[in-house]
Amino acid sequence: MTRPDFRDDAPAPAPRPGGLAARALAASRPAAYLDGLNPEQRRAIETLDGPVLVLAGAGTGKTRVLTTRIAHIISTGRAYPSQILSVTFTNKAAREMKERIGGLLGDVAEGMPWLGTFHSICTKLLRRHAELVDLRSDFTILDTDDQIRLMKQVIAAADLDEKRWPARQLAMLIDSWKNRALTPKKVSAGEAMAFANGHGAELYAAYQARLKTLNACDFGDLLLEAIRLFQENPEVLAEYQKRFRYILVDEYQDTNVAQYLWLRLLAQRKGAAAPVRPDAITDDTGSPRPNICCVGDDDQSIYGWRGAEVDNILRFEHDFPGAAVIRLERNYRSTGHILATAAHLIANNEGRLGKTLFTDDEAGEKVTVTGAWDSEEEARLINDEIEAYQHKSHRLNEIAILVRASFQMREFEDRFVTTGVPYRVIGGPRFYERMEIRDAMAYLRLVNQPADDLAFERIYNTPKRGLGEAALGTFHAYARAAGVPLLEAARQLCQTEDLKPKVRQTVRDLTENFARWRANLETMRHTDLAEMILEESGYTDFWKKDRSAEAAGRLDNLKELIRSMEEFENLQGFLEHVSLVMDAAEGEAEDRVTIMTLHAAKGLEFETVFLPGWEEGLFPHQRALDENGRAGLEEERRLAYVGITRAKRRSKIYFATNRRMHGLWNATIPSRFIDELPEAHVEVTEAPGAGYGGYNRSHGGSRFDALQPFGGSSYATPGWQRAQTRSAPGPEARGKTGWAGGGARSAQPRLLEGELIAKSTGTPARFVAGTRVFHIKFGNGTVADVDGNKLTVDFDKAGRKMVLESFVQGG
DNA sequence: CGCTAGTCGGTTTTT
DNA sequence: CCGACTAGCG
Repeated sequence: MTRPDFRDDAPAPAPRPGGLAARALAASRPAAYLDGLNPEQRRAIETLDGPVLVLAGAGTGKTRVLTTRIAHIISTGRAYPSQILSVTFTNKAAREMKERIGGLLGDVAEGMPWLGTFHSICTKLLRRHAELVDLRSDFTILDTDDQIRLMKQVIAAADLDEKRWPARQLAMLIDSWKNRALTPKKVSAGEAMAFANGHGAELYAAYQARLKTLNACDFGDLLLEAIRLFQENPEVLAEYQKRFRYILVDEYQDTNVAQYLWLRLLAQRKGAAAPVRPDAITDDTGSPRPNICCVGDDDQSIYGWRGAEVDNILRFEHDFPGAAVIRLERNYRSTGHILATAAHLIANNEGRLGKTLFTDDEAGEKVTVTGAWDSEEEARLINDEIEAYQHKSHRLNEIAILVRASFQMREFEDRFVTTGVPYRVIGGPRFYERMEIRDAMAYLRLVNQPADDLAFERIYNTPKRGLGEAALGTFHAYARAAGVPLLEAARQLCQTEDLKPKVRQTVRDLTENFARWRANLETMRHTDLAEMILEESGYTDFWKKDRSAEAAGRLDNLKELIRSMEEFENLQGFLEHVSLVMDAAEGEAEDRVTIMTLHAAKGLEFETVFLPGWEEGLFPHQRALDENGRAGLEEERRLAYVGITRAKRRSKIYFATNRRMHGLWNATIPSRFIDELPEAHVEVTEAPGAGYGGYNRSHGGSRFDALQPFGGSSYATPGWQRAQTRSAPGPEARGKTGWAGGGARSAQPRLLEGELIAKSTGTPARFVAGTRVFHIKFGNGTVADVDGNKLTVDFDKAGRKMVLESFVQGG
């Protein structure tokens, strides 16, 4: 959060980049780290000149390629560690890479100053050149909470109704603009309309101005300001273009527009790049082609909703002409049936670069599909299966339940609590996002940086000390008038008569506390100081007095916070770390089943993977379909692909016929993704439990007929249409129409499904302009316009509204 | 200013 | 059905 680190890229002491002789030697006797690589991996590592795109399918050794490539660059003397830019998305990935490079090369990896997340690398750049982007090098990095608080102020300052225009929404909007590298000026009028009747861009500009006054950046700014730094200061850009002889990017399919632009700036090589040092050994013949290597998998792009552009990876060859494209298709993780199933499923997506995973491993167990009567039975079946594995001495750490939405987790937790199966849930609020940790952090931030107004606002009345909106208003007014930060304003106000005596005393105590704590900053050990602050502020007492169930846990967390500070030399170091690395290492010591979302599971692997909740509406999620049409569906399908490919030996899919959602029970139908699985590699198992007699398995035809909860109908209704029908309100309507798929689907499922999917974003035949419709909330009306699944309807009572097609019934 | 009864909404998540 | 957030009172 604060002090810059200028010592980051001291040249690596060893090994000295090898001379020609050393390289010749390396060529004649391949280095040990190249042993055991397959030809494609080897090509991905040894193709060092020019742009390279490595399409690394699930389980094909992606991290190994990345880390070995770096080791190779270093040990062949092509670059010092400090001349390699290597970006990841998560701190976890960065950590893992550092460890593995260390394993390959020994302690040289210590000298990889430019291996990190996009955000941490941008932070480093900005701290160095802060003055060029109107910041001071000790600028603060805001978290989401601070962001919202600031946004609220901006909205209030613009005299807008906070109810009508929630700060959260503006924050999301600005975030999405920043993801696309849109500065306030570049936001189009149409986009700006999305908030406060066209004031969106103005508010955005006002927010940015506030950030500058606060000497602060939000996460999006780290990227954007770094881009601005480069664009406005070509000499700075040139310095880094020269420095970074090699660029590596992990998970390229997840990059957003801003990250792409940032990379492109750095990768530009205008004309011949002169050797950085006279003794540098390089193949660089003056070619302007950048040595950028992006590794990713378009089939695992599941973050479109937060700004990732699959297009970046699809367009790579166009962006970097002459790029080598290397496909890693040999899978080292899963057995044959699992891979074949995943491949068949993902083949339903269009617009992919195309890869087919294969393995030399055995076929193994087939992927299973199991139906349950309801979500409770689903949990019971999975629990029982896990207990059976437990008795066969399977390790619980090698078993995971991967859900689409976190509300599904609860059912499993409930079940495991009663049966005593140990489990762990990944996700939920992370350590540094917990309220008590954020509060404590705000105290520390304010001691470290008395001008941190957002930290002040967070804790001036936490714990409760009788200061409210009124007091804060006084602080603000004074601060603005005097041009001082809030804490200083509060201190000075104690000298005046502006505060009521009682309030004045409280404020005086508070400001004096901060002065005292700050005086101890240099002398005391930072952990002791932190303990003292939490004690003297009354914060720990506040939780000790709290009798609620979670109070004890919160106190534990505070202790843990102090403990984690020990690893840092001082408070500044700790705060900087926390603002960027929001995760805390978690213990994996005990043997437990893991429950997590599919998103969280990307990059992980387990022997056995349970995939519950494969039902239309839940997976694919209705909202993904409604809001993003076919693109949304394809992303859901990639998510399914990610899920199946997490398994080393067993992938087990489940669906329930009834699921409770927001309190009430809904009849559901199996996911279209189940229809898309290849028959030869999938085994449909019957629920051994009772209470699942709803399916008629007596007739021949598609095995999936047995999975249909309802009998035949006059027309074959494919998955997406069933989903549409399902959303129509009223169980009676459903009962009459029925959703049976019928055997037609299994004949040529993909083609059929493909056609119908294509139609799903087009105009549904159900409604045309002029049709009379009924909406459960707005009543009767006439369709005025149709746009995909969105209807503009003139309601008799409610007026003109945009509604989703699935929420109205034909009149 | 702080508590409590009502309303509203309810994928996915990193930095 | 549950939790997060707000209006309105003590």
